[in-house]
Amino acid sequence: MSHAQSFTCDKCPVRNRALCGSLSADELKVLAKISHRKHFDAGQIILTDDETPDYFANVLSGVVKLTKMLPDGREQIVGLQFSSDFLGRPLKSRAPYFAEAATPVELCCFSKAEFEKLLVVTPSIERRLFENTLSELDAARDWILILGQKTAQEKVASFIHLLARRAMQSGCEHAPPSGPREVRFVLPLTRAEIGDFLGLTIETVSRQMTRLKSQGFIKLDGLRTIIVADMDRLQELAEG
Amino acid sequence: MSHAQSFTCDKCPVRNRALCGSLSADELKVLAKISHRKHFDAGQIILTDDETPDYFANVLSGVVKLTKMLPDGREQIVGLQFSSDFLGRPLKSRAPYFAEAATPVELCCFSKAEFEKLLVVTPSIERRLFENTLSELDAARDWILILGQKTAQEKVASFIHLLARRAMQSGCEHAPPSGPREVRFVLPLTRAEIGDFLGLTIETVSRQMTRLKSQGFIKLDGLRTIIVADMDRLQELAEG
DNA sequence: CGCACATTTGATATATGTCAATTTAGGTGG
DNA sequence: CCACCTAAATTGACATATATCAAATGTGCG
Repeated sequence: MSHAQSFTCDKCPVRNRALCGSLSADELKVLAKISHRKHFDAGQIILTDDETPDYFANVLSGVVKLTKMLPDGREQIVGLQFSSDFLGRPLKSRAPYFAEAATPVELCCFSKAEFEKLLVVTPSIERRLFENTLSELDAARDWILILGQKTAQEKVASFIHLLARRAMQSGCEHAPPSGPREVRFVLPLTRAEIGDFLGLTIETVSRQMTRLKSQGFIKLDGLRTIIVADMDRLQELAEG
Repeated sequence: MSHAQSFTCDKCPVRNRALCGSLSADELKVLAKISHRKHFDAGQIILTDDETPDYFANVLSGVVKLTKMLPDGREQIVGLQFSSDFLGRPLKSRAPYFAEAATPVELCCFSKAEFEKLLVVTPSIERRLFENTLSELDAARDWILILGQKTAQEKVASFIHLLARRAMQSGCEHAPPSGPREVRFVLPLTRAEIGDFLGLTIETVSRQMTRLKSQGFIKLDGLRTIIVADMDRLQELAEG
């Protein structure tokens, strides 16, 4: 059984990009032994801000949104975790936010206690987690700039650009480094969630999408699939 | 001379709160040997986003603002570093923002190369830096909530509450844990900078300050000194 | 095929931004 | 020590981007 698990790691879809990537074969075996998969449907709460989770996890597939709420119900998304991202907080017991599945989500979970044992003997994991955290901090600061200074159109353009960039990386690893090609991806969030992410209302998000479409920055295929014609042009728009 | 430096650490104003606090006497001696002080006047740039700094630092006194700019000049403060906070990024070469002295600033600097040597043999420092970074990430996410969802009045109230809380901690360590007492502190930022922090204009910040004053949430002594009568009441206002 | 829900579109309201004029504060030199 | 001078802050009148409220349309699922 433990062999089967280990085998699973070998063909894990996020093996290279996730923090397991910095583990030796032996360490991986330990981790595989304490790991198990968990599924969440879209909309399910993965963890709340008032309970201490007993596991950490890697996102295998799907998108997890981290949210905060004000007493009167206003909600803000403060982070998005995609496949290969790490979920949970080492060194701290509980997180000051909710984690909710924005799409169907598949997690690779390992018990907190066991993982912390592994941390002690494997500094490279802690190092990797530290690097992750620094990147998240950078991303958070980019969003602070977006929320504080950008117009609605720039916000929506920034958001689409972000997802398109992500889609490019994880989609076409073996694609030829060709010139400006179309980038096509499926929005993991509803308009309402995009609004919660950008500090805008549903209606404003919708209007800005329409505007981006009519200005030729994007095309839509159904409600959720977006095609970006020219990433550079979109980026220029997004950055004022 | 190195003895003098070591002696300086003993009476360092931020000794307990800064990351040096987790060092042994021996380790401290090493750090003291490679550290030196540096002064910046208000408004001086401490480091830019296009140069790799050759030192890390602790803030001894004053306030450092971390800022980002859009091509057309719009500016956003993405972080504030107060006394005892760490300045610089381990593991990454350059920061994606500017650091600027918001007030006169006194730094305790240590060369990057030497510090990284120390890191290798002293895991507790890296651990401490990691914890710092997690706290900064939490703070950044709180700001994302503020910027995305709060009204101008709530934003200004949140900002004042933040600074008042900070003033309480660092000011009255030996104060009796009395009931609701006035909190008095000096604003380290101009109205323009507060605007850059909150994603508001100078005028809106000013109007909201006036409003908070007339509603009895705060009193002003001169332009920069603020007295908060009731922290709890202010917090309620700040949190919607 | 039809239903429920998400999204778009429209009309209007409002919070915050913009532009302009005073007022105030606090440092400097007489 | 006082009066001036400059920069910061306040205040006012008006403009506008985005929110709000309401209806109509579209989409994808059962």
